[in-house]
Amino acid sequence: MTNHTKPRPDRVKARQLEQNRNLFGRLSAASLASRVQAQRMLKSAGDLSITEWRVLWDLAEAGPLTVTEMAAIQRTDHALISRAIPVMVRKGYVTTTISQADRRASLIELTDHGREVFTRTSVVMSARRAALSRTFSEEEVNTFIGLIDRFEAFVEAPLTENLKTEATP
Amino acid sequence: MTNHTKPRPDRVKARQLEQNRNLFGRLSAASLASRVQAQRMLKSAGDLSITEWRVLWDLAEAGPLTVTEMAAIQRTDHALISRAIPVMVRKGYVTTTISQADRRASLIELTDHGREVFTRTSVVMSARRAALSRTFSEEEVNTFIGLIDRFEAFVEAPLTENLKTEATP
DNA sequence: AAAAATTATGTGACTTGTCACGTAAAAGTT
DNA sequence: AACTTTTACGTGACAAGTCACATAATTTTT
Repeated sequence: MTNHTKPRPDRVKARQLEQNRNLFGRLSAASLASRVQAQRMLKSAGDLSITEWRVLWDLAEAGPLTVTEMAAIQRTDHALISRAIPVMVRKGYVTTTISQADRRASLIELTDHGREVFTRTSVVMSARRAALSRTFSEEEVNTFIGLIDRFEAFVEAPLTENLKTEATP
Repeated sequence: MTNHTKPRPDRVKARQLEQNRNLFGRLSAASLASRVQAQRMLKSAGDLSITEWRVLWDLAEAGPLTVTEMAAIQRTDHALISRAIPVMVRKGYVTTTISQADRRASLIELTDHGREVFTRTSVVMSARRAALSRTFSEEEVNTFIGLIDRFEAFVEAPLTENLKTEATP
């Protein structure tokens, strides 16, 4: 069983080189590393979770908002936001009221305290975005976004559509 | 409080358009959608988790391997793999032995049954990769990987390095 | 040779996410 | 108007991930 055509280090290295070109794995790892960066930065500015930061940011930019609206803006699931809201209400960052326009909907709004927390935290988070802007040109961002759009279209297509040419060998 | 400069739908739409160009959010959403696609495909082929599939694939391609080697190949944390191994041993997919070369290390190896499960599952997973290859040219993949490399370098840089120009207004 | 530092792996606690479901409200259809 | 379908959100269960830590083994330093 220890009798292989390549010694271990070469097999492992070869496998790694191969996986370096696996877009699925690469995107996953990059995204998770990005999450860790965000968490560290949020930690350095206070104690907000990523979801809490996103809620504050959306409300500051476009509030008041419903859970569904924020989920759409953030491209996340409403369940995550629903879970964060009571915590943020207790911390005094936001208030929630029943929307008069649609009584199923909760309307979430920044408090003065929430606005302060947003302002303080946005120092480090906008610095993050500014630093990224110095890394990629406008054109490179456009290219990147375009590629991501197409990747997303691929992974979100119905299952059979992705395999359809398998039926045509 | 309902008195705003833009009506709600316009504010929400504007906020969404803005976030469409946020690389952090876009990568996260694309990666998570990719994960859902993988999970669905694995479900359609059997009942492997993503980590289990990755372990089988690595072992089939380059096994036997240690936990750390697989974590490096997959760009994931050893903890995830450590957790999956006992489950996979119980399911009969892999065996684990203490490495003679380093008695701290566990050497993980495919069983015949594991090889079968790999083979059956790889039908749908390689179809997935083939379908993605029809979506992006070789050159586009190179561009994509290059952009991801640079993004990863950015998010993995030490915190102060990313904010350094903040001290130079 | 002994001590100190580093490394491999397993484990627990926690975060971020998905999915399924339930309830109530709204929208659509008959 | 009554019925049916869809939608908003809250909640529970679970998956994939990170981090901290512990233990044992190995490597490096003294």
